[in-house]
This record gives sequence, C-alpha cells and structure tokens, in this order.
Amino acid sequence: MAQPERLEKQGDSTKEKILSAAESVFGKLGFDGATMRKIATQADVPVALINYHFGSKVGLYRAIFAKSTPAIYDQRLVGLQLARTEPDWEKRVELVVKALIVPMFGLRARQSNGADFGRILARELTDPSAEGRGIFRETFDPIARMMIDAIAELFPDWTRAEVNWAYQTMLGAMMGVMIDNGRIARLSGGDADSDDHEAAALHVVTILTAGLKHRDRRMTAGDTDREA
Amino acid sequence: MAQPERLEKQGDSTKEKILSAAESVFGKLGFDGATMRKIATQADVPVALINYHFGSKVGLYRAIFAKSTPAIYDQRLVGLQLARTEPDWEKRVELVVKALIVPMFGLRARQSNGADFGRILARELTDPSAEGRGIFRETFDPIARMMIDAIAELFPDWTRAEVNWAYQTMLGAMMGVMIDNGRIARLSGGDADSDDHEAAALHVVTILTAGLKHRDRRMTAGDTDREA
DNA sequence: GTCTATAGCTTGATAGAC
DNA sequence: GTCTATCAAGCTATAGAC
Repeated sequence: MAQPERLEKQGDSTKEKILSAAESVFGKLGFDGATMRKIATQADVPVALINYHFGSKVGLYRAIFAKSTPAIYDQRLVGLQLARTEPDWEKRVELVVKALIVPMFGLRARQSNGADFGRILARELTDPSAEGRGIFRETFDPIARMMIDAIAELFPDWTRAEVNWAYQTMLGAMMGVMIDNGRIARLSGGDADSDDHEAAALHVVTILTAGLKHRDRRMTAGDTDREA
Repeated sequence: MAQPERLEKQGDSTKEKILSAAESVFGKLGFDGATMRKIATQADVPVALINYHFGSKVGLYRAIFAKSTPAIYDQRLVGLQLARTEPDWEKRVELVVKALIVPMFGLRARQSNGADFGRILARELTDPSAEGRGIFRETFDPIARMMIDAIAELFPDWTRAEVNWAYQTMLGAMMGVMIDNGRIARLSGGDADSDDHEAAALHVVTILTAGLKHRDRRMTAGDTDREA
C-alpha cells in the first residue's frame, strides 16, 4: 500500500521457494520434527536466509498459514451465504457441510502442494501445544463459530452440546480423509486414492450430510457403556 | 514365562512411573517435541534410567503402544462378533460403529491418563513420518481390515472405495471428538465437555450410524466442484 | 539480499562408579 | 537397578563480510 509494488527481481522468488519448501517439510515432519536446515536444504538456500525473511522458525510457520488461510475463510463464508439462500432444507444441510469441506479440498487440488498444507492443518489440530501458537484461535475460530451457528439454525431442536459435537465430528471426518499418510492406500489396497481429492471430498460430504439429516435424537437416551 | 514372576520390589514401579510420564509428555508434545529429559523430570527419575529400561526413545514410545493396544484390539473384536449375531440390520450398523468407537473411549475413561494415549494415537495417525515407525501397521491394521470388511458386509452394494472412505471418515470423526486440545471447550463456550467421554462417544456414534445408514448413493452422481 | 562462520544451547545416548 | 558426568551431534539464531 504505502510502498508501491516494486518488482523485486528474485527476492520474491526466494521467499516463495522457502515458503514452499517449509510447507512440504513441516507437513511431513511436523513443527518440532522439521528443522531450519532441512527446510533450507530443500529450498536450496542458506539457512540464514530463512531467518532474514521470516525472523524465526515460528515466524516462518505462521507465514504458511497467512498465505493459505484467507482463501479458505472467504470460500467458507461464500458457502454459508449460499446455503442461507437455499429454500430446500435438505439441500441446505448439504450446502453447509460443503461449506466446511469443499474449500479445504479445493485448496488441495488447486495449490501445487495443497496436500502439505492439509497435513500441517491436521497436525496443528491434534497438537495440544499448538494452542500456544494461537494460530487456530486467530485464523479459523471466527469461521468455525459461523459454521456452528449455521448448524444450530439447521437443527433448532438440538442442544448446544449436540451442535458442537456435530461440528467436531465433521471437522475430524474431514481430517480423516485429508491426511494422506499412506495408510489409506495400504488398507484399501489402492481402492481409495488419496490423490483423488474430488472423490474423497464427495464421500465425506455424503456421509456427513446423511448423518446430520438423520441423526436420531431418541438414541441420545440410550447407553454407550454397552459391552462392545 | 521362562522366568517365574519375580517380585521386583520397586523395579517394576520405576518402569511404570516412566511409562506413565512418557504417555503424558508424548501426548502433549508429540514424538519430536517430547524430550527424554522432560519425561525423566516428570517421572522424577534420572534420564539414564529411561535408556536402561527401554533402550531408546523410540523403544519407550513403542512400549506405550504395547501396553494399551491389545485391550483395544480385543474389545473391538468382541464388538464385531456381537454385531454379527445381531439379527436387526439397523442395530447391526450401530454395533459395528460402536465396535470402533466405544473401546477407544472406554480406555479414556478407564485409564488414569487414557486421554494422553488418545492424543498420541491422533498424532500418530496424522503423522506421515510415523509410517516409518510402523506402529499402526503392526498393531491396528489387522483390526482395521476386519472393521472395513464388516462395513462391506453391511452394505454389499457399496464399492470398495466407498467402504474404505467410510472407514476413514469414521476414524477421523472419532479422532476429532477425542483430541481434547482445548479448542472444543473454547468454541462451545463450555457446552461441549471433552472430559465427558460418554457424551462425546455417544454423539459421534449417533451421527456416524445415521450417516452410514442413510448414505444417499444418488448423491455420488453429483458434482463436488460446485462453488462453495 | 545473500552468504559463511560460529555462538550458545539442547538433544539422545552411554561410560562407569556405586 | 540406580545415578552422575559427559560426549558427539544437531539445533536456532545471529554477527559481519560482501
């Protein structure tokens, strides 16, 4: 803004090379498993350049989120608005589910290493110490609350606990089919292909939509501690 | 077996103190984030004792799985057998879902630090480099294949891909409500309590059972890339 | 902006006294 | 079995030449 868009020759390219390598290494090894050296090696730059451009390891990490997060936020917002205009209730449920799932898989498909960002997200979500970094709190919490409110509107007779657990179920399910750790291919004997983002997204959306629509409230009275 | 059960005075207690501390630290910080020193401090033993009893860091890590995994396996097996004897199809679906979910939450509730093991599991599942450790391949893959086969039997008209993605969806959903990273409480304003294992388990089981039973095959023909 | 060199610390693991 | 002392390797981050 203040500084008019300079043509930074290769300076820009270096930052992007580092960001891209970091995304890959953080995704594969996690925040603690990744090292500045490994990232620098993969980016083919000296380690010092990372600190010059991003300040610190956590600074680099945050830059990855800063890059990919706004698009997710915007697309989810659009998805929720689209759902609001849908008159048919059944289709509205599906649209809310898609508002959560589709932007994430869209990123995977669109970006060259979108799968890496998906891995980073999944790890961040399952990392209690990640709360300290506060990334989710700053970036995803606002849209998450909107999602939760949208679910509550769809099912006005649900308790707040039911609504929230439903959201966590959806979020977890999305992560489950987004991980791509090699195990899915192994277990399925190749029948389920992690690289087929559209198929993966479609299957989660289908099951989650059905699960929300047909959630049987009477089951809530039952017992879980049945032997099994 | 060969060695008759000796009463090892406190030797046994030390190993268990380390194991318990390791479970907690690994759960909170992950494999790479955890350090031998932090574990030793929490267990209140010198670092060298960990290497004496477990050989290495990864040896200690594997010992954690060796301790908690067989119970999960057995209970899932029993759950699947129970499902097989159920004549009512709808109830059978629910029993298969419970065979996956209930043992995990049962462990959380029963064991003092069962939540820590849940965290470790979730991280191991979302860690591509964990495949190198081979823990899932050795411990959970056999029962996972049985679960997948059970789903396939329940829905004979599904493709193998659909069956496998359904399993991954279920697994992810379970992780999603099992993580307990503090975010669930924050987003729900306390309405969803991660410590209430029974409630959490019940909500996932309910949604997943409904999702499987009412999965609409006709949706599979639809498009995912609709703008959302 | 780029790079080499290195400071200052923490890591996993072990040697060897008890 | 337990513990202190220590090693070699690897870590993040920075100083300073270009």
